[in-house]
Amino acid sequence: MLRAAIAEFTAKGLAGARMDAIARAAGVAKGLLFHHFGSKEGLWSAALEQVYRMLRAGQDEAALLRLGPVEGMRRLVVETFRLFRERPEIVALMNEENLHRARHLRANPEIRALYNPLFAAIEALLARGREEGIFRAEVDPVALYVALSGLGYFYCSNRWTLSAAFAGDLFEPERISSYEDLIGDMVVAYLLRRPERATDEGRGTPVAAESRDGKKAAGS
Amino acid sequence: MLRAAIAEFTAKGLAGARMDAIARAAGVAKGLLFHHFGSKEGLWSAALEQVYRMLRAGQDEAALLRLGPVEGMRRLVVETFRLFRERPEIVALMNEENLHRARHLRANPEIRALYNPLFAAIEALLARGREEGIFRAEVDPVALYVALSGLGYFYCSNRWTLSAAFAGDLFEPERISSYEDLIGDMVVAYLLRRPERATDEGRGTPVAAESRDGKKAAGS
DNA sequence: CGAATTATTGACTGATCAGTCAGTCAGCGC
DNA sequence: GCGCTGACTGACTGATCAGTCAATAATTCG
Repeated sequence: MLRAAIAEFTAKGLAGARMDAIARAAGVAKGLLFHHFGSKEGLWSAALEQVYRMLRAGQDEAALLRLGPVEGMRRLVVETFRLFRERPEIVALMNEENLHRARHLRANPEIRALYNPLFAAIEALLARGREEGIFRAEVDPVALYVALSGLGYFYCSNRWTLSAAFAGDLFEPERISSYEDLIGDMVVAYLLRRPERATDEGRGTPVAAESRDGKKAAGS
Repeated sequence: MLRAAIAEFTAKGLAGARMDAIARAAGVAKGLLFHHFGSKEGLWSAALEQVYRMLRAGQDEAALLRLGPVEGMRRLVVETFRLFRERPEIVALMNEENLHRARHLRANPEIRALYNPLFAAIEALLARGREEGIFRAEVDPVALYVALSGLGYFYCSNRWTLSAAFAGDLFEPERISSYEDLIGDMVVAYLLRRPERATDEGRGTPVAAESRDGKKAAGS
């Protein structure tokens, strides 16, 4: 029943989904859906919660901690990407929920707590990398998680428009694996402390180089 | 008329939007919408095309080329982020179009060509960085663009669920500006050639370090 | 001007769909 | 067996909504 709802919501969105279709797919009478979930929105909230649990269940923070900071972070990046790829319902329902400004999610206080162990693991990895002197100081774990998720999320959520705009299928295996390397490298490269900061100052480009407003001169 | 449609589609999605509401907001009779656009889907396609043009109009590739490779790429990252922030209709319509597997976008061959000048600029920046010996070799411009877009896109498209899950508003000015720095740094750090590749091999973590399958031992 | 074409309207329709309801059925304690 | 509770059904309804159409106003052009 919930499974059928998630499938229908994934394919059609909240407004596009039909209660009759969900009932038919689940092999029950439509009245039963209302009996259990009260309304279409009630069913949506239940489906959404299920999907969030699925997301968090797919992120194994204990495994991360068994790796070093560099490989642990890289693993988090590619595993998050894999999760979005293999569970399109996560991406689809999150997108739709954002259309509704997270109205249903905000009504569910349990979901926030789901993230605590993940952030504990991220902070631990960051702290370890810093102690070892290889990571830059002052990384905001929330912003880092948003960035790292976005790298995988966008690739999956915009699979179709990107494939249409750039020709070719983004989900060809080789393309996926080289993107996996790219985003892993990108996050790691950001985290690693670098000897000194490169920038464009006094560069050889023929055209005038108004070097942006001094920001970002010094790195960590 | 198109403006009213874009606003309604942004707020409600394709299935959730009401033709009556669009007509009312535009100050015309509903019949006129059908006269001009044929159907709801026709109106959607027109709105989508408009939004894509808006996206590309917001990316000033000429300005990029006037900067050096490092500052040019950083600028592209933060400008793309800014675009998604200030034009929520771009994010909303793209999301919805992906729900429909880009059916309407694929029917419009003009849109693909819109991207050519942007990719030319990206390739030029990458080539210049490579010539100067500061960028890594072999960067796929499409994958790089996907990654760099994703960093900004996710922050905006998932604004509400992220804010609900992590508490606090992601759109506070200071948060935005520090995220801007983060993603700019991240892309630049990825592109810059680094002296030698850091990894976790033979590290000091007490727990067993099965160092993943040899991949990513050497960098560029 | 006048004819043809195009823009625009408001009232209408047929289909669809969330939600209801009266009632059946299965299990369970007694 | 009996009374009760909760799962479950199928037929129904009222509202909503995409799309239609006949008629009118505006515009173009000979």
